[in-house]
Amino acid sequence: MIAKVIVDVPSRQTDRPFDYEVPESMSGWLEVGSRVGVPFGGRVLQGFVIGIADSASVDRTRLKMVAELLDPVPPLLPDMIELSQWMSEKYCCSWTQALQAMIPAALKGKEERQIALGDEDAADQLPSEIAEWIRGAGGLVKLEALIARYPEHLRTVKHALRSGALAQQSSIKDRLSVKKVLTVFLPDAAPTLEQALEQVPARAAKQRDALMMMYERAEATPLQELAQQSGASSASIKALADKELLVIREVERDRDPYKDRDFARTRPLPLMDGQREVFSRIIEAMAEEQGRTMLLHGVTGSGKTEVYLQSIQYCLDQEKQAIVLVPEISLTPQMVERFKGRFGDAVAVLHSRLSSGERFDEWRKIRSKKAQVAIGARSAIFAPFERIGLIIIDEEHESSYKQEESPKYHARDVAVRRAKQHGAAVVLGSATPSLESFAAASRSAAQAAAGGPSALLPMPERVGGRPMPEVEVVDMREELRAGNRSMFSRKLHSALLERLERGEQSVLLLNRRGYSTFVMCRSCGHTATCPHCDISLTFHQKSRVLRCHYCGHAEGAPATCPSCESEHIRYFGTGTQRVEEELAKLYPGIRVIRMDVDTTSEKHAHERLLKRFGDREADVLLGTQMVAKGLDFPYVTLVGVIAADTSLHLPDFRAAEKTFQLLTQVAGRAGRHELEGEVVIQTYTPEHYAIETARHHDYAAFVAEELRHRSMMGYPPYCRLVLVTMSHEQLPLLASVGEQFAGELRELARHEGLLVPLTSGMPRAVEVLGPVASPIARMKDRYRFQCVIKYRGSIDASALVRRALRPFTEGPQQKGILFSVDVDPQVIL
DNA sequence: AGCACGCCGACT
DNA sequence: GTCGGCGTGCTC
Repeated sequence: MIAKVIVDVPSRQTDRPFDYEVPESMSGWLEVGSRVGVPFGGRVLQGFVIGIADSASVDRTRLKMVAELLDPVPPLLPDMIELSQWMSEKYCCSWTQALQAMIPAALKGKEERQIALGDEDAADQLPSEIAEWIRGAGGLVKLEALIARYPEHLRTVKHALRSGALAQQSSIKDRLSVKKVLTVFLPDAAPTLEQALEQVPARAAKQRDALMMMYERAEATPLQELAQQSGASSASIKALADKELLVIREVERDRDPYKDRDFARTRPLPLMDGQREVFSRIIEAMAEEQGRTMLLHGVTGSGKTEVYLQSIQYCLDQEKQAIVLVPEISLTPQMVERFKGRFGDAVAVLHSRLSSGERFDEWRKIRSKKAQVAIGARSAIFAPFERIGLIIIDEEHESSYKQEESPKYHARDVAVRRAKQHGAAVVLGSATPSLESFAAASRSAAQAAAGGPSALLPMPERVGGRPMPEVEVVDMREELRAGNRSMFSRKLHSALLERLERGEQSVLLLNRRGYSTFVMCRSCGHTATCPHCDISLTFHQKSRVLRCHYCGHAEGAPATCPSCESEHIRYFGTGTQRVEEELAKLYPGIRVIRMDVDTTSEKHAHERLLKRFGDREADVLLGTQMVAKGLDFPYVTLVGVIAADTSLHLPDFRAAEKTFQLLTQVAGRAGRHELEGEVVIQTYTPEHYAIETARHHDYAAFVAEELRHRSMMGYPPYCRLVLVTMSHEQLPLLASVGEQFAGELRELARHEGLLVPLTSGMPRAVEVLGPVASPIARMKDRYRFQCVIKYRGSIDASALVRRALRPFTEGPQQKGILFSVDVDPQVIL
């Protein structure tokens, strides 16, 4: 039996299967999807079995044996192997990177080398202290430990390894520790309580208490818990174990982070007409099993979640599993509660704030079929279910569904692909769908006119018929003209005052995209920049340090300008800090909760702050984008946007879309309950269509206008993009390689008859832009150039890029040039 | 990615 | 003469 293995080396040269002989002892266990340890070029590496064959593709004598099988159950399912191959092709990443992205980080094994003394006489070659130390440690030590202890003998040790005086054996060790808990049991043949108590001294009251509690419970109890609840020390419980009245054993424990919480079970709510229509269409799609994708366009507060819940229930009734993706930031306890409340323990929650061990436990609940619903951020799309019936992507327009590191996948696209494999239905939900999804759904809606099913599911009404909140746009230029130089317009100011008087709450959003915390000399205009990157340094108030976001460079904040020695150096704190200060000045005694990267960096800080706001411990919730998402507080009746246009004029083709989405989302936070809501948007460009349409809650009008712009400029959804970034320390070399690469691309495209401007209206066309210097032209002392490839959707641009890269990544030429490929990038600037 | 193999300068 | 520099090239 031959195993085809992808080894864990993320280089292009090794990015293909290698054959290994499977030892007899593993043959019953090793499967496609197994994780193994294999000898590879003089060391042992982790690898994934992606196929099993009878014969090898190389000479049998060259084959090595699989060294170890790392898990009792394969962590990957066969469909995921196929999916990973598709990912590696589509996103131009190595196969092993794609595979690795699918399993919890805890399962990333690393080689651990152990050293033992070799044959007797050879050991004499070693310094005696080393030999003795190894013997003292039980004969087996870690190589790293040996070197750390005797760095002066590094050479001797290397020698000894070669000569055989030291023997080496490697194996793969996971980074994971399954948490073990000391647990107390009653013995198998337990005496009655009375009999047992006879054996406990009368004056050992604590022991008696603990023993009685155990008999009362009659079930295994963690030692800590028993000690705490009975008031006995762990020593007295151990004393009971010594008398064999109790048994203490180590037990693997699932670290269920939601274990101590009770989730009140909820029942399905009656659906409104609009909801029912959408629900039945989702069910149809599930029954069809064609892997259909639908766009659920529902205004904020239209009751999407209830539709999700009932669709999932239907899915479970069919004995299929469901995946729910939500943006990281909306995965709040509130959100989890709604799902746990309906489906209880069948829900596994995958959340980046969990420790890697906790994440692994939740993942195991899925793999072992204890959970049928997975809810989580981006990577939950890889939940190892065997029969997926439904994939829901909530807030599908969110850019956090795109992974920014390799593999640079988009969860939405992976979902569509995975759904095709399983015949599952995909529901993309949003109040402000991305233009890509909207265009795709409209295309199929056009087909629907010809009799097919439509992929566009509209839910234009709010639950309970509540009106959309009134939105007022304030022109800040007018304010300035009227002599108001504060960051609050008169309108927002009076609205805030009103809320304070009425004891209602307000949410203030500071659009921080395009805002930054930088340092500038007001005398000469000097800004502090990173010596290794072309980027401004960020000022950190707490530590009074200037730091680079990209390379981590840090320096002390100067008191005078390093350029002109003026003392008029100004530290621009985070925008939210400034707003907070201003609020305190204007409204003495106001209680503000500030939510930004500074205040939410701690674990669970985000949830804690929201809970405090929900408990009405503050009058104002002030924050960046994160306050726009999914919050639902009954006493919030005012939403204010301090500066709507900071994100509008970024040189990014999605700037208008992002702004519209943000304004619409945040406006939806007001007046979700009995109290009526009011929204105040401050801007310097009230006439801009993104603001104008957001004000009227008019998605259709926004899309029409935005599509016109995109079409004119040749941007998605009228084409797709690939961004290729190259970097090197030497600018001239980089520039020349950039030209060569772009030339190679154009050559390949021309050869296929594709090199046609997109504006020409040809259905199949490719356009290569650049190379030009990247927006951040230097990072970590490396210069950066980029090419943008625009192409029509029917073309396999990834394949084109991979072919164009070949001369640069294979063979001995131009080493040191790093290429990074981003397919469907979120920002190209 | 590592690690081995391999061909040239500064040390015991 | 050897140790070790890191330049190519392979890893089932």
